[in-house]
Amino acid sequence: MSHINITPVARPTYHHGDLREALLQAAKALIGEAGIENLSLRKLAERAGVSRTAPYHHFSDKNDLLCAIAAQGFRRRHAETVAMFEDKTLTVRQKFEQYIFGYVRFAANNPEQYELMFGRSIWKQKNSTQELREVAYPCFQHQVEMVSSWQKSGLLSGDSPLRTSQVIWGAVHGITKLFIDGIYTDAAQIEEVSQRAVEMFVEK
Amino acid sequence: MSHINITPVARPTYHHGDLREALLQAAKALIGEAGIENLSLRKLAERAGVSRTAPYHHFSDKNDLLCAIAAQGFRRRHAETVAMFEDKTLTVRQKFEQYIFGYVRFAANNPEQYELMFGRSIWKQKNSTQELREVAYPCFQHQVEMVSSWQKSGLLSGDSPLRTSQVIWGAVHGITKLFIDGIYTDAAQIEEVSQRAVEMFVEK
DNA sequence: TCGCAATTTTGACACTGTCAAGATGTGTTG
DNA sequence: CAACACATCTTGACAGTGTCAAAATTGCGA
Repeated sequence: MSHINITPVARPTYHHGDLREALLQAAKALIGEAGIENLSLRKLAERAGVSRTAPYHHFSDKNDLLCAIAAQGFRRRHAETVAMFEDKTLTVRQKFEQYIFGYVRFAANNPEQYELMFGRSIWKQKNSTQELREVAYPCFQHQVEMVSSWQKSGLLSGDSPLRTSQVIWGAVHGITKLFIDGIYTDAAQIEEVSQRAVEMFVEK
Repeated sequence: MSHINITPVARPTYHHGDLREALLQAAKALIGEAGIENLSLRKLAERAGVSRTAPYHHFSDKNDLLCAIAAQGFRRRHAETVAMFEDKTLTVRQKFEQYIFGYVRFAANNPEQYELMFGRSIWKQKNSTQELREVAYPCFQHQVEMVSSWQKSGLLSGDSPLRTSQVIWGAVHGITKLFIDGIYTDAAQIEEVSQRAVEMFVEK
């Protein structure tokens, strides 16, 4: 008997049950449809079938909501990466390729969430929640560790894992953003550019 | 009897003279102080000492204003790059280094204008003005030409100038954005990362 | 059953972009 | 010089936004 309506979801009880999670899901759907800049808390509340200010009892403000979405993204991406890196059936070089392609693909499939995770909307204004920082930092750290291991195995050059990692991360981040932000207009090229990036970084 | 106020600049005549240019300057100042997302046309109008809707006689809407600022950035950057590339006192490798360092420095010195030029705010929503596209395209094109010449001279590997250029541009764009968007928090490292990028791309 | 705390709602405020209509200058033509 | 056309600027208005304060509603434990 519950949730039969279409646009605003019908809510049988006064208390929602798990409004927080419902808001997160609805928010992800809305930014997927119209982008972050077109997400309004009021439309979001309406979509969840709840009044304008209800979300404020689950998120201190709009920024808090956006940080929670970003945090979900970091958890998902981090799990993906760790699983790939520990896969014993892959060669060292395959892992590096998988890292590059997986990174770009993750961003291309979730462009709005990616913008929240690594974009100016949250970090530039120093608006990051503590929860977000705690889940993001291991993700950053893991990238340096992977690069360090690739250097030890001779796949990558140099001896400074941090600097090298910053360049490689910068490259995948930049390629990704130029595509998802609409500067590179032909999205079909993204795989070819990723391939070229692998070639240019790997030691011959 | 007319507009003797302080904060808004006093304007002796009813007609401003060159309100369009004054608005562009004031807008650049405002986004430099508080960021693009905190620029409002009303504050801008007040700063220029003019009523809320006056800007609409010089820009069709807010997006049009932002595109004009971005266009100025492209003209400035393009002139810089061309001058550097034609400088006969520089070696090939020095030119490549100057390109990387110049790019990153330009962005670091004008982060908000850079965001307008290459960020999602304008391009993602397909909001670019025709003027903007006309001034941006040669800028993109010139980067490919430079990479092509560096490949011919043996400084860079590979035979596809477009793909190689996309990777290199991606790298500088990504490094730049990770810094100016506040993910890399230690801005002092930006030169070291740029240096490492040069090393990793140049053929030994 | 009562009361308290969590949850949700209604009302309000300041701020935003932008449209329509009117006011005010400036330059041009008779 | 007068009158008109036009560019420019202003005032008024509207819908939409984030968020606070105060009131209402509900569920749970004593």
